[in-house]
Amino acid sequence: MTEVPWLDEGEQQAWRALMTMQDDLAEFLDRQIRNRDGLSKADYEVLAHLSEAPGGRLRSFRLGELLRWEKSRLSQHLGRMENRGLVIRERSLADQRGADVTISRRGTDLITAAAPRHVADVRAAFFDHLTAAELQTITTIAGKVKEGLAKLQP
Amino acid sequence: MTEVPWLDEGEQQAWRALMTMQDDLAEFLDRQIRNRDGLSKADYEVLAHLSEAPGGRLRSFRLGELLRWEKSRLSQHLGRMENRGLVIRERSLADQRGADVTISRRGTDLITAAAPRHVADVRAAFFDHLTAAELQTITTIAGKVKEGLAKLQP
DNA sequence: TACCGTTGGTTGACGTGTGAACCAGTTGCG
DNA sequence: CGCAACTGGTTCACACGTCAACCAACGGTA
Repeated sequence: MTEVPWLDEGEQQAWRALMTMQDDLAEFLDRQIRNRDGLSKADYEVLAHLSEAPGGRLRSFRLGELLRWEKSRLSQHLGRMENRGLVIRERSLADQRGADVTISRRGTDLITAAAPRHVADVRAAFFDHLTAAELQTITTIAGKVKEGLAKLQP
Repeated sequence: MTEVPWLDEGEQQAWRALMTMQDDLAEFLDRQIRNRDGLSKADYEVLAHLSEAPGGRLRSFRLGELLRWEKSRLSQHLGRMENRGLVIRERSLADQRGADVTISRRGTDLITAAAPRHVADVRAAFFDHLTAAELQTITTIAGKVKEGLAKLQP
């Protein structure tokens, strides 16, 4: 470990800082949603996508694309959310293989209450600390990294 | 959802970019370690800390501090790692409550092989795309966000 | 010295994520 | 038309994370 070519001082510092920022941020936001709104981050994202879709309804595989989730994960999670009355699943009429997922009244109420509070948290935890230039830099970096990763995994 | 005060265009773009960069990066690095070295990210981090400690040995609670893990998580994970022969646990002589965790020969071999490849991945996926100024900005932002979070949760 | 609060760790129950196997419906092609 | 390949989903087994309850050892104070 100690004898391998490692990152230099500045790189190591930046990497650690980024990783812990990421952890802390995710943990804070998850906990807020969970404790205040009774939703996991996963629940929140499912409901957010559904509530933005026309009629609060999406084909299951389309939802999976938007969330970038494995299909088994989506299936398991929707099953749990259905049991809790947050969404309704029914076989699609257009394609008998598929399923339509619809947000329930209860799901709508929950996401409606949770969303503005979540946005406020994101502001308080992140954007309030950033200058416009820093914001721009973040976007630039993220774009480059994402592009690079796409090339690394063909 | 659509009628609540939301983030502005630039903020939304930055936030999405940061979140997906984070997801992609984590997923790429995890998958590399898992497929190539047969270790989860959690395994890797435990072994990395142990291998850097004198004698490859740490008190369990100290390891927990370094990893910032809940104690139950640490206990469960060390149990699994012990079953796989990666670490050895024994009651501490100094304090009969505590446990000493020692990296095994097998654990040492694995982390020794995995570490340089992981560093190379981090470079390829992240640092190779960044200027010195961007690196500096990252560190600055992460510091400010971390500080802000500390104030938000007293 | 005896007791009580604290500390270090383990356990059990449960929610969550992944990969592989599987299944039914659909599509393409001879 | 008939059948193989593909698609959309589910299920199973397992790894992982969190919380709450628990337990034994330690440490300070009456």
